[in-house]
Amino acid sequence: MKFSAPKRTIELRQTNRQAILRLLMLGGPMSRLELGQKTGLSMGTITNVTGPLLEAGILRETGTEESEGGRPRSILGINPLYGYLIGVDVGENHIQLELFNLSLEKLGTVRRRLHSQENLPEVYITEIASGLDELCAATGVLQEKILGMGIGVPGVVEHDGQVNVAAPMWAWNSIGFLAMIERQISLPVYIDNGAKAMALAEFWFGAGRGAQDVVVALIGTGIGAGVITKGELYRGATNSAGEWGHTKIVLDGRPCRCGSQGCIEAYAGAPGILASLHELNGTAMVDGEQFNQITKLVEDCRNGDEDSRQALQRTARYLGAGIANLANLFNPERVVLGGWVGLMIGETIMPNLKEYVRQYALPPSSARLEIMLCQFGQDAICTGAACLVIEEFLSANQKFSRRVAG
Amino acid sequence: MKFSAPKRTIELRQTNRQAILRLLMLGGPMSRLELGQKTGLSMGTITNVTGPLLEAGILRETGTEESEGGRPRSILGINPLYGYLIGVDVGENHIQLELFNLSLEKLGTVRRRLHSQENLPEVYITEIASGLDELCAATGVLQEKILGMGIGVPGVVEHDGQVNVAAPMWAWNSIGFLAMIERQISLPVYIDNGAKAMALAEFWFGAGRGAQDVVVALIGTGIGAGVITKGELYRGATNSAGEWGHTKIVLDGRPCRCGSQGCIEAYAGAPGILASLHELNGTAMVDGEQFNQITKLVEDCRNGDEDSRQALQRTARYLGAGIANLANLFNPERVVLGGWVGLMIGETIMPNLKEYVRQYALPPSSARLEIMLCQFGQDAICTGAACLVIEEFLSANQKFSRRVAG
DNA sequence: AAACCTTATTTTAAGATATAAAATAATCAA
DNA sequence: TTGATTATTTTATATCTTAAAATAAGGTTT
Repeated sequence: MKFSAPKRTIELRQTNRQAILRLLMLGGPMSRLELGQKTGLSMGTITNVTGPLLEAGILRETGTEESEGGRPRSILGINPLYGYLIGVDVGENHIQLELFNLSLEKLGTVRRRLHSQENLPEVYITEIASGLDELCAATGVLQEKILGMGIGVPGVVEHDGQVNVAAPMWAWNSIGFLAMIERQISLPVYIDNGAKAMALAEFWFGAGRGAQDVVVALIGTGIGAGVITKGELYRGATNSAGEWGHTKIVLDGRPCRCGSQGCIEAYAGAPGILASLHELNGTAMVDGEQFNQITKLVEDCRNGDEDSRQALQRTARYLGAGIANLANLFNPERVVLGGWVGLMIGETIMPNLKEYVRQYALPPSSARLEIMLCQFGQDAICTGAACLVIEEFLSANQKFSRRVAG
Repeated sequence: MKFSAPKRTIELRQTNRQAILRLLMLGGPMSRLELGQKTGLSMGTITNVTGPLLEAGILRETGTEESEGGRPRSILGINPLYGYLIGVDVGENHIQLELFNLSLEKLGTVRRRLHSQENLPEVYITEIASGLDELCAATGVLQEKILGMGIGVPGVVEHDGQVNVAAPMWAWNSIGFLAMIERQISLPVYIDNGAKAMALAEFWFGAGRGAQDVVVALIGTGIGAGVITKGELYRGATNSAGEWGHTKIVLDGRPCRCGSQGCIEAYAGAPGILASLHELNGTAMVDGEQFNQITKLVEDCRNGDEDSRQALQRTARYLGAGIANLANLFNPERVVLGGWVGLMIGETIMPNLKEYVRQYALPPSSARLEIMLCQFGQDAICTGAACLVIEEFLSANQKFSRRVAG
């Protein structure tokens, strides 16, 4: 999406082509007339831009629409069959691949559990490669038709000359993951932090739709955030912006697995929530499936268990403070709560959460702030990863044969 | 600076004119050749763009430069006499006005103390209006030659339909300050938060120069921040982004004057620092001149007083945690420390501060992070306020007579 | 001093783009 | 079939940028 301001006439065409493609991608099929109104471009320009895109097969006419009495409007839309996208969600103990068409319809899924022993990059890469083959075989989509693969990883993806991945819990320390995977897979690969990918998905097609400034909070075992400003992902200097999980909300507070203390992750991540519960009921922490434990916690709360209720209320308070900090600093118009923990506890804690955010954030930042749950569930990161490919597709300046009039 | 991507050919010229003016404003006078190299534009375009600007008197030729053997290069620069700028710093108990020429050279200053009783907007507006007259009289600059007045205020300036100012300590609650002052002063007025103004000054002409992603931390009685990304001020949805002062670093910690608890302002603002000192030496807080008390604290520390040393060390730790949070979330390449407290304690705490930031921030965000002191002292906010006017001046699409060749 | 060399800047000519207005296309209704 | 109406394309024109040619402004050589 990066695109320096056009200076030459030829760059105008690229800008306008992007605007039109983006509009059709996000706003669905529409007539040339509507494209003209929404982009502010003249009808002649719409014709000139869409013509070559139709010829190239990127757009297609999907039908017609009643006009106000005269010639009916023909409807243009992205051609879903022009190409396909792969989105990969690399999690702490699973990987998931999904295949989408250009309309971002999901055509297939492969999900595999991995164990924390297998945290070598090579293992992930092998699994991704074989998952890709499986996905193509199952759906009959040829690899040549795939425009690219996006990968969301649970770590910091540094853009710093080359692309490095830092994932402390795997002891990945600035690993050239992108370079490694490009040796195995003959597809354009784009890689980014999972929260950023998810933010993209929610912003384009989910709960963030229509807004321009959105923060997507990812609450799982770990915690992260993706920030969208002026309709674009906020990356910062080296793409490590939005690392909310290890910001301190209680200096000298609970120890965090990062080695520091008082991080929001230590309070509102899955282990943190369970820690709050065990503080309350006096029992010892149990190892094992966080997923089941959190599920049980929410269920117990619904059934009226006081300790569970309080554990969730505390979580709402910690999260409220953390989100208030985000609201003060980023001033979004909307905060979207996601991640598997977010999905699980979201509905239950939402009233409390909103109240705490109002209490902790400054009025100008919280007055109009909407807080809502994410719309993509398990697929959020895969979908977002596919969006990384779409971004590239939209901003790529493919060569188009010039339309010859007459 | 807001400028939607050019769509029509005529907008190309505006974009390129802006690029050239900005380059000359920030990078100083240079030859047409250099302008062409730095903007990537052809020499013909440089001629076409600069011609009308020279005719209009916005640019001027300031001399020549040795070429590499042939015709010498003539040097173009902003004409400082084309117009003047007023920057106003509205503080908690003073106002300061400065007059600049277009090269941002300071031509005059007026500073007045106000008392907290006089916190009605009308009082400020009257003082600003009379200060403006005084400044013009003292320097002999005609009001017609003033391009505009920028004002930095210690509160949230909401852009939400109209421009409102919220300054809790004055019980200003979304006051239409801009509309009020425009009735008194016949000059274009631009108003923004003081920290944002200061960030602009440091970014353009001070310690942030050359960087693209900078956070400027303003430490005074209160605390604020201005965030620059991709070379532009980060404003968020309603211009209240960067409200760092009341983000929580110690949930349930010290009470803050905002009514909440644990805000960084309660630890690292002037009263917070003094509170740390009194916690240490067991004496009671004294009302009165914070400025003198902080001065004494720093002096005592230099003279080896242990309580003072520890108070500053604690301050460095709180500030370090707060800046680490900013680094994790915004991932700037540089953090600039300013404000009167920042200036006063900055040098002393810097080594400690850097260490704490490294300790609390994630390595990808802190590894390349530079922390430095601001370069504008007392004048930072006035200078930044004047920059608000420059931004408007640069992006305004003045009509220029078309250059007629031959 | 005139001729020549070199580099900077301006002018010219060509190519690309956008828009407004005119022309054409596609539908419905009489 | 003819009109009426609205959508889309084509045409004509105005801008803009650039590359290349021309000119300007110095120094150096003869």
